[in-house]
Amino acid sequence: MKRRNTPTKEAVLSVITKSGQAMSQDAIEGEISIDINRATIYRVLNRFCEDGVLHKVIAEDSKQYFALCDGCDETHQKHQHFHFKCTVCETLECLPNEVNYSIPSGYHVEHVNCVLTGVCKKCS
Amino acid sequence: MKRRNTPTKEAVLSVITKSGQAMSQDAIEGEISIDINRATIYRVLNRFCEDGVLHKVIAEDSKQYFALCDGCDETHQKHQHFHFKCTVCETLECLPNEVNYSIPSGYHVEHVNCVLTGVCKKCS
DNA sequence: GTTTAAAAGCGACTATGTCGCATTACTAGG
DNA sequence: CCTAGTAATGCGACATAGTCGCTTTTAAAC
Ligand SMILES: [Mn+2]
Ligand SMILES: [Mn+2]
Ligand SMILES: [Zn+2]
Ligand SMILES: [Zn+2]
Repeated sequence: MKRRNTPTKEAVLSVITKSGQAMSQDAIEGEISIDINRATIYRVLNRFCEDGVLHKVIAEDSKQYFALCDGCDETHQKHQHFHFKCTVCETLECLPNEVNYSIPSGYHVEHVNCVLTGVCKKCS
Repeated sequence: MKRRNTPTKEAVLSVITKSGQAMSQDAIEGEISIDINRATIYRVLNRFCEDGVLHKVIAEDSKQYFALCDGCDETHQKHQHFHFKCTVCETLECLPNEVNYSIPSGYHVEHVNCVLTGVCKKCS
């Protein structure tokens, strides 16, 4: 199961990196120069998530958005920060603000998905 | 646009109330005694959301879950509490714990969607 | 260069949710 | 109680997101 370097992987990662935001599959396909199959894009994205390169966020539009992991090793950080989805420019970004939650005892949290929706700084 | 009372509305609300949890369309359809069209169930649910009877949560499975609003009038409370989705029993419940977020200035938040995923108290 | 297995392409498929339109059935007014 | 008006339902079609199996291609190890 060793990863290989492919033009597809590089292209996908480059588009996300340049955007500076979280991106959905269709946004990536739209921005990318070469033609990549939809299923392939999803497979590339999911592999990046497995490898701790990207993390996945579910927004209120029920779509998956993929964002760069910023200095988090898989085992420790769980991407417990807020995300912001702007209804005007449609972008989704990672916020620096951490999610601090407390839950009743007996519950075991494995993933956190917190998305705030509204109007972003630029669009205000 | 005045609402009417129909058997469908009552049946849907009754199923959700009895369950004590947030429910998806397919779960509702499965639990309900009478036969109701899928599109109709969604329309009923969305009307309840407009009327402040239910609120909608997007879980990590990208599905919509609908939960009873507990003493919140539409204008004030924004359902800013955490939700918990159990990966074992597949249920999604509203937690009493409030979401306290701080975001960079310039951002205007309209909706909050926070879901914790893991194993619930019962399934632990 | 050969080998081999990971990755890509393609098509089909599932699932969720929405929409338009014809039909049904609440409910208010008489 | 009847009737008219319109909200709500059923049905079918549709859109979109995401996945899967299978074949072909290709990275990279030897
Ligand atoms: Mn993030
Ligand atoms: Mn809730
Ligand atoms: Zn914006
Ligand atoms: Zn459970």
